[in-house]
Formats: sequence, C-alpha cells, structure tokens
Amino acid sequence: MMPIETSLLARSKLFEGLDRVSAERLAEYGELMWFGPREIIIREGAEATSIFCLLQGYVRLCKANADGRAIDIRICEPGDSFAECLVAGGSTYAYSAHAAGAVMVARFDLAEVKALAHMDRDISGALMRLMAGHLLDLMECIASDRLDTALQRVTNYLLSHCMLEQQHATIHLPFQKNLLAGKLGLTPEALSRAFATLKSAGVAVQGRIVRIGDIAALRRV
Amino acid sequence: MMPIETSLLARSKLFEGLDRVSAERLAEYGELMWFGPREIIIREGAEATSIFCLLQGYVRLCKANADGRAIDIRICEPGDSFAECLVAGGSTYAYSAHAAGAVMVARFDLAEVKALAHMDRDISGALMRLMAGHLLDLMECIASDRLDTALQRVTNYLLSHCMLEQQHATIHLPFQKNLLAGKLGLTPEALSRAFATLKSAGVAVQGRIVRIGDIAALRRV
DNA sequence: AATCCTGTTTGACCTCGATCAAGCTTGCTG
DNA sequence: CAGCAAGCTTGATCGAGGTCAAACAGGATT
Repeated sequence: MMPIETSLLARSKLFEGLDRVSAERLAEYGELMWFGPREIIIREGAEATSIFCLLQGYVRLCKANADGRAIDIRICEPGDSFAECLVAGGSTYAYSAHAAGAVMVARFDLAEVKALAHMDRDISGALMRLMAGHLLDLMECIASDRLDTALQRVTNYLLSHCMLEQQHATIHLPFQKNLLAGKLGLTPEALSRAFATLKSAGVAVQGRIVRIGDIAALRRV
Repeated sequence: MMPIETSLLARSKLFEGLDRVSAERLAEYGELMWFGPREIIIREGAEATSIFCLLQGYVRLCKANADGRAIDIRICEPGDSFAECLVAGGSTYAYSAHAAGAVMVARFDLAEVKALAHMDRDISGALMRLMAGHLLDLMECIASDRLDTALQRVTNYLLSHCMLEQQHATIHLPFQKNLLAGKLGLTPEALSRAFATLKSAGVAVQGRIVRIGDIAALRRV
C-alpha cells in the first residue's frame, strides 16, 4: 500500500501537532478513500476496524434510535477526524458516518493506530487533544440544545463565523442549509424560519451567502 | 501533604485501570477535600488548576448561557472524575461543579498530573479511557435529547437500571428527582409527569423507590 | 406536636419547534 | 431550452414540554 503524501495529511488536526517522525510513521498506515454523496462510510454498531481523517468534503455523523429516526451528532469538516475515540477502547462504531457530497478521507487501521499510539507519546497526545476538543464541542452542543432557542443557535453560529469588531460581514456557508440545520439540532424548516426572522435584524440570506448588516445589532438578539 | 490512602482511590474509574506503581505515584499528588450541599467546587470560565475524582456523594456539572440560565451537563457519581479533559489542553474550566449534598473529592494539581501523564503511559491511557467514555455518554445524551421524548428518556433510564431478564424490579434512585431530571435534560415537573404517566404501565414511585411491575411491558412503551 | 424548609406534585397556560403538505427556487441533464 | 429532481421556503396544525403558581409531602429542628 502506498503511503499518503504527508503534505495532504498535514492539514488535518490529527497531524498538525505531530513532529515529522511521528507524522511519517502514522502516514505509512494511511489509505486514501473516496466516497460519493450519501455513501455510508461507517455504520453505527458495526465492528470497528478503522479511524478516519476527513481531507475533502463534509461528513455527517449520525445516531439512530430504536424506531430508526436519526439525528446528526457532529458535522465533520476537512481536517476533522472521526471514530478516533475507539483508540481508547470500544469495539463497535458509536455512530454512522455519511458522506455529504464528494468526500476524500484517509483511513487508518484501528489496531495499527492503537499499537502506534501505545509506542509513540506524540501520537497518543494528539489523539487525546482531538478527543478533548470533541468533548468540549459536545458539551457546548448539549448546553445550546437545552437552553438556547432556534433563533439563538443560528445567531450564535453566524456570530461565531465573523469578526465581532467589524460592523458588517458576509459569510459563505460551507455546506447546504440541510447540514447546517442538522448541526444546530434543527429541522430545515426551523432553520429557514430562523433566517426569515433574522431578516428584520438586517440579515440577508441568498443561497449560501449570508450578509449581516449590523453585527452589533445581531449580538443583542 | 499526606498522600491519600490508595484503597480509597482504588474505587475510582481513574485508578481502577492503573498498576500499583502508577496508582501510588498519582496518589502522592492527591488531596482530600469535603464540600457541603450547594457548595461550588469549580466555576465555569475560571482558571483551571485542578482535576478531581469524586469519592463520595454526587456532583452536578453545569453550564450557563449568557442570560445566566444553567443546565446540567453531567451528574457525577462516586468513582467519576471531572475536569480531567484539561490534561489534554485548555486553561479554563468548561463547566461549573456543584456539590449536590455532602461530597468528598480527591483533588489533583493539573500541572502535576499533566507532567505525570507525560511520563507515565499508564496514567495517560487511563485518562484517555475516561475521556472516551465521557465522549460516548455525551453523544448518547445528545441523541436522546434530540430524538426521545421525556417519557422515553425516563423509561430508558429505568430499564438501564434493572435486569431485563427479570419480570419485575425495584430500583432505588441514587439521588433526588431533582438531579435525575437534570441528568435527563428535563425540568422536575416534566419528570414528575412522566412518572405519573408510567403509573398506568405498572410503575409505582414512592419517594426514591421505584417499583416496576412488568419490565417487558415497560420495554414496549 | 407545631414549625419550617426544601423537594415534589398538580394544574393551567402558552411558546417553540416538529410535522405534513404545497409551492417555489436551483441546478443538472437530456 | 425544456424538464426534472433536489433543495429550500412558507403555511397550517398540533403536541411536547417549559413556566408560573399553588397545593402538598416529608424531614429536620425546636
């Protein structure tokens, strides 16, 4: 198997903290894979064999309940990794991963990464940092689910994607509203309505382009 | 400072995976502390100096939003640890921790644990396993927040605390309904109503004692 | 036993957002 | 360019659960 160009991997959060030696050691075990829209990368509950770095495109991580209804746990962007928490234990995937468009990932064999992490403190440290970051994100997510309204979540998202000192801003949403809704724990309808409400606060939405007229005003919503 | 009896700490999830040497090494740095009901152990946003193992009692981990409204992220039981994800990075506490009654914790200096974890693969591995466990729990939590009703969350909680093969069961809630409501992301009123509804499914609640008449029936709710 | 105080339950109300069902854009493809 | 299929918006409806207020336990303390 041909090792992946480390320059490709270098942009990922898993690799960005690694020194050259560890990075190349880990890259040895990587395998590039491509997926098309809606293709399933991993399936919740299945035997876990791999961990992934997302290099291009977006991936939704979903969990389903008994009745088959499913929701998004996290939306992965380029540079994110997923399933990496299995390095610390667990034998099955805790969520499904679906490609949301054309996707390129680097796949790593779980057992091999485990062995590497056990030997290489640099790698285990990087994995730990990833997990800590995800922990913080998930806690934020629960907090916003439980105490913010749809409107607040959307404004928070917008504000977190522009420079607060500026007066106005133009944001290009990185993915379809569909995905954004999932990320924020909303239905597409609810997201749409939130945007509609924000119109009166000077927010103009044109496809994936969002123009915020008055950032300060938005902060007071 | 007198090292804590390792027998005390041994029951905690952080220590249960450690070999004797690592356990004693870490215990050296521990300090026992006691808190009374409602006392604040750590404060969200404050400079992080310590990580904790909960040895006795219960602790609620809360996050607040801008308006000061707060919710429980996680309820810690004896043996749980909290703030441990700071070992991987971050300089402020991501949540507040309040004692929910009489509480005994072991406090460890963050910088010292970081240094130890850096040297001792056993310790960093244990921390990693803790974090992975919390990750899974939080993902479950988000999933149940987003796709289960109050009734389903309560039944799931009950079912996860009894042996499913049995016909009936008696559960002693480990803490006040107050806390249970927070853990499940409900108001006390909503929890109370869920219990009221379950009465018709053969669930009798008397204070903290819950008798389930027909477990199989409950699973079909 | 009388009193607090805190936790729980119940009731009434009302808001938010999910759901279902159309219309309406877009972009893609023949 | 027509036509189709996604995605997105908008409207109407409805139910779950939050909020506020009041009644109701227990336990602990005098």
